[in-house]
Amino acid sequence: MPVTLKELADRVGVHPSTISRVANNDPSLRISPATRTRIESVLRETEYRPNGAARGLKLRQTLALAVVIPDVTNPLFAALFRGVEDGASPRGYNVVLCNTDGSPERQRSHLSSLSSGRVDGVILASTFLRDPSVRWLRQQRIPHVLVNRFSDEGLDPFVGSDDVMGAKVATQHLFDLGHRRIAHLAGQATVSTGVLRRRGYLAALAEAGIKVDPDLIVESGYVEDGGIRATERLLSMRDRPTAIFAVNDMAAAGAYAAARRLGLRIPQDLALAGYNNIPLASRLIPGLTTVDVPAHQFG
Amino acid sequence: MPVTLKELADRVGVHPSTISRVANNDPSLRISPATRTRIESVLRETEYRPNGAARGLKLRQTLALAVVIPDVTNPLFAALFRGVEDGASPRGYNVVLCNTDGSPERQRSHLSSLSSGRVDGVILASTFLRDPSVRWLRQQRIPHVLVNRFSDEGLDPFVGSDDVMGAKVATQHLFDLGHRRIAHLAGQATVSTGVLRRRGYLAALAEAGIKVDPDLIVESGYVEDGGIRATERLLSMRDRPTAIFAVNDMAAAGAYAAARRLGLRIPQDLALAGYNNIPLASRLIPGLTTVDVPAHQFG
DNA sequence: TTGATCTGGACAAACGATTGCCCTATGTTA
DNA sequence: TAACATAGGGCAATCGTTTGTCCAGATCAA
Repeated sequence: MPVTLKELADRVGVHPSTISRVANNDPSLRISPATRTRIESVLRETEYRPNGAARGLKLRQTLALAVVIPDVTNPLFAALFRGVEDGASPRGYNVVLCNTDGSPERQRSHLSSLSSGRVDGVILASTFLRDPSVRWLRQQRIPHVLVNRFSDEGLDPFVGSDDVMGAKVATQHLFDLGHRRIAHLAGQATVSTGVLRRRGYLAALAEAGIKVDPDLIVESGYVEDGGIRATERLLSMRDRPTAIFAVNDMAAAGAYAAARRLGLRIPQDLALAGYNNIPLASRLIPGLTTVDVPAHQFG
Repeated sequence: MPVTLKELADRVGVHPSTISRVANNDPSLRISPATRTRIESVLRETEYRPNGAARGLKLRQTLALAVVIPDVTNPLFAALFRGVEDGASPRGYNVVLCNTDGSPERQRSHLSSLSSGRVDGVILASTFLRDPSVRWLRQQRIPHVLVNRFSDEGLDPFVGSDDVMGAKVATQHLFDLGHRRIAHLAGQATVSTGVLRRRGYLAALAEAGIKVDPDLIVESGYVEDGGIRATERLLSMRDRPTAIFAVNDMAAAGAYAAARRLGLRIPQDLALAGYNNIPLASRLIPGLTTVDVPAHQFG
């Protein structure tokens, strides 16, 4: 049980409010140097910290932020979180981390548990296109910023990369390497990055004058497992692709695993490009590298 | 601005306390079915959530936990965090994540910021041997449990693996593969896993009748970078080792990178063993796999 | 000597939710 | 019909901080 203002006040022989003012360095406080010194020393001695709940109640701010992501286990999001925390900690903020596993359900439940004024703001990276949760955030007037993926374009603060451009460059890179049958491990059509990166992929093909083969676009989602399954399908075709552009590095890693399992060499037999430049990628592939720049924009 | 009890009370025409009792399902409340129904419907309609700060103030519990780790970016700790969150969320707890980067300084500062009753308990995985922070937690009577690493043996609840045994088995494995010059990328002597795994390594050598060569034990710490540097040193020796047991998988990954850079093949030219079985490991090595069992023990 | 001004703090009202205790109408029983 | 019980909620204190306002004594000018 930490010390309270009142206890300190009794100890020093002044009113709690006086202690509070000294602790908060209230400029409107006129106080004798002697008293101030005594209070300060007791403050240090007891390592007084104002009770967070009481402070939050009075000040209506919790000094806490929430980061909502699909999964910390994905290095991209781990890095994103680090960025946020590195920005928040020095400012005295704590960061609550919530994993949704891509489930709107879990996202809902996290947000609702956060909504009781438990955090001052939410950083959301797990959103869908036209996501009710995001509407709800707006409507509750809970400060929020979308990262990486957005929901209803333009309606919320958003930070992320240019997915169309990134995907286009990646695909072009494969083209420049001489590939003509380039497949795409796609993200869900309900997620902005999925739609946008697919668009980039298509744009690159169009620009290169390659006719799109719908069979070469397989939805893998953003996880390794999906990448494996999708790649297995692609590689079992008669006219298999020679290169794959994956919607993200996790899917690319899956592609890598699936290809290896079939005895293919990377990149000789199958070229791979990913997205996000997570550390793992450097061990695998000439993977496209788009580093997200999250972190230090919110303060 | 979320609704408050008082607002609801005005709306329904009863006293705030009555709303509170209905919301909390207070069994001591006797109320007419009609009133109860009205209250419940307003409760649902407004999606009322009791203010966390006020509730925390009165009830002295925040429904929040903190997890303090060196770095989420390390898959081991990311997994550990997931374990905690998966256990905590369903019980209505939020989890605050703090990264220390192995700095006692940052750890101190995180803990102190958490100490103002911001969390109900702390899960600490970044501790040192005889860590002042841990003493402080004890002394402040803040509920805590140490994970993976411990501090003062036996004084705190601890969950982790048998590091000595794990390291011994890993080293023996290398021995069984025919290796006789087995090096060790060691953790700091200030960290329990460092000391214990080194002890396991030594025990395995002793049992195998191999004389210890102090030059083969190099401190790498727990990060890839340290692993790289340490391995470079090992491999530049005249009588270089043929196998390396690394204190964790990150260091092992560093060893892998360093060895590849020198044109060595793994495991033909250099055998590697790591510790923790992070996903990355499966791509690299016959790495020892000790999965931590954190997560679901704290509730 | 009398106001007027300062000094150095004290007071008390919030902030929302929780909870032990109390109060007022109706029945009920003797 | 008086004493009592029960149903249905209301009251108010409390948690620990913050802050606008107020006040008593000392000092100072006139």
